[in-house]
Amino acid sequence: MDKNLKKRETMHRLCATGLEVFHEKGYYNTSLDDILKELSLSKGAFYHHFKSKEDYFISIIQNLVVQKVYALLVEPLNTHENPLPVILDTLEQALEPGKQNEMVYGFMLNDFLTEFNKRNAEISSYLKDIIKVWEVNLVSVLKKGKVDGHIARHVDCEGVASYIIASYLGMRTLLSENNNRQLKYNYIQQMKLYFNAIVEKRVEA
Amino acid sequence: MDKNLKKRETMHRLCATGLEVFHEKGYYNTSLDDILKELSLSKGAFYHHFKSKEDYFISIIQNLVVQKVYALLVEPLNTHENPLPVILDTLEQALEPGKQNEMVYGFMLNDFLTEFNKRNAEISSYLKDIIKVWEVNLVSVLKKGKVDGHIARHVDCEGVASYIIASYLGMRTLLSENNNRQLKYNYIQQMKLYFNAIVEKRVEA
DNA sequence: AGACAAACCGACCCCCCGGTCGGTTTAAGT
DNA sequence: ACTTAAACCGACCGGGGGGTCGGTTTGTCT
Repeated sequence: MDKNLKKRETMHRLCATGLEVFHEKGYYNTSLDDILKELSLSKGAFYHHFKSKEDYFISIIQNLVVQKVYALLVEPLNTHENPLPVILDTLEQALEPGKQNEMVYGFMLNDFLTEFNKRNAEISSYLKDIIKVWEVNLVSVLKKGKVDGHIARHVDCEGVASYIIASYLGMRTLLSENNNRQLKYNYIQQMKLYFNAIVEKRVEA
Repeated sequence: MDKNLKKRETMHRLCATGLEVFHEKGYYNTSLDDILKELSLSKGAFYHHFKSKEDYFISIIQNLVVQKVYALLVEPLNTHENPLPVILDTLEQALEPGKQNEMVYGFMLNDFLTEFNKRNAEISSYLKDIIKVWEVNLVSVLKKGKVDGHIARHVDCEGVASYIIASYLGMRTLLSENNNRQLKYNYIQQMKLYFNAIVEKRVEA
């Protein structure tokens, strides 16, 4: 097989499995051997591709986590419809438990954020960046919604965006404790109530 | 000094400092020596009082964390007023950064929940119990609010309660990344908007 | 075919950390 | 004063995990 391809494939396998295991058991609670055993790879192979466990995890964040957050939570926002239902959809999608064995990558942000907070500043900052991107995109789509007459003019878009993020992260904590469809349904319902409080009312008057 | 008193004092010092350090650095990332050094105590002293690190942490939860959550988030709910502003107050209090060196115990639930989730079932269950107590009390006070005509009849109290908890936990993640008064203020404002959507409107009509 | 380097192997190092244990200090009871 | 046990000490053990390194295999280029 092509050497270059081989390298990329191995690195990709390492990252994909690493993300799964880190998310499952936590970064500090996962040893490299845990991951290596699962892939039948050796320490030597690992350190040939990555210079440290930390470097490895940063790769995972930048290659996989960023990508998944974009796909699940950012790109779907780019429509020209009323943003509120669209946001609701992305949240619902991102809280959906994985179909069969597929992982739910949107789920993991909260876990990693809390695990690295105050313990590894560098990794924390990469994670914060992801949240920031999400936030910025939420704000921009909310502001457009205001211009388009879907959202009331008095609404503080930054406030709404961080509130959405907070409720999502927190719901993720609750759901991972107790993966409960009822809980998720309730969350979406309450989110709808909240959104009702910020829509532009003049249309229906 | 009285032997019995000495024992209680040492155990209390261990628990108090342990809570601080565990919260600061995380349970798995804190060694017993970290705590012992801070108190100038020995391994022997520690294992005279606790049978393991896990047992120790459970003591901390049951003595200190439970107590603080009660004091901050549960007991203040027992008034006869409109529950919504009262809940808002407790949330605001619980998000308040510590005055001087005093710790903010309400802050730590989210961190511990995520750290132990799927990694230590026993400790997880103790933490979940605390959340459950909070939830039950929220539901009960919301239902009373319905009876007293402060909350609209169509409202799903369980849904509201878990939504409040989720948003609180998530906001805690965001705040610990970036302790920002503006963020906290925004959260309270959005919470008010949300509460407006569930109040009983007939009074003002 | 031979050379060369990338990919990989796995034994090993070393430190950290939870837990142990025999010994010492301290205080209460008689 | 003597005994007894609780409180405490700190050296030590053993396993785990991040990281190293000399060596082996595998693919590529000439």
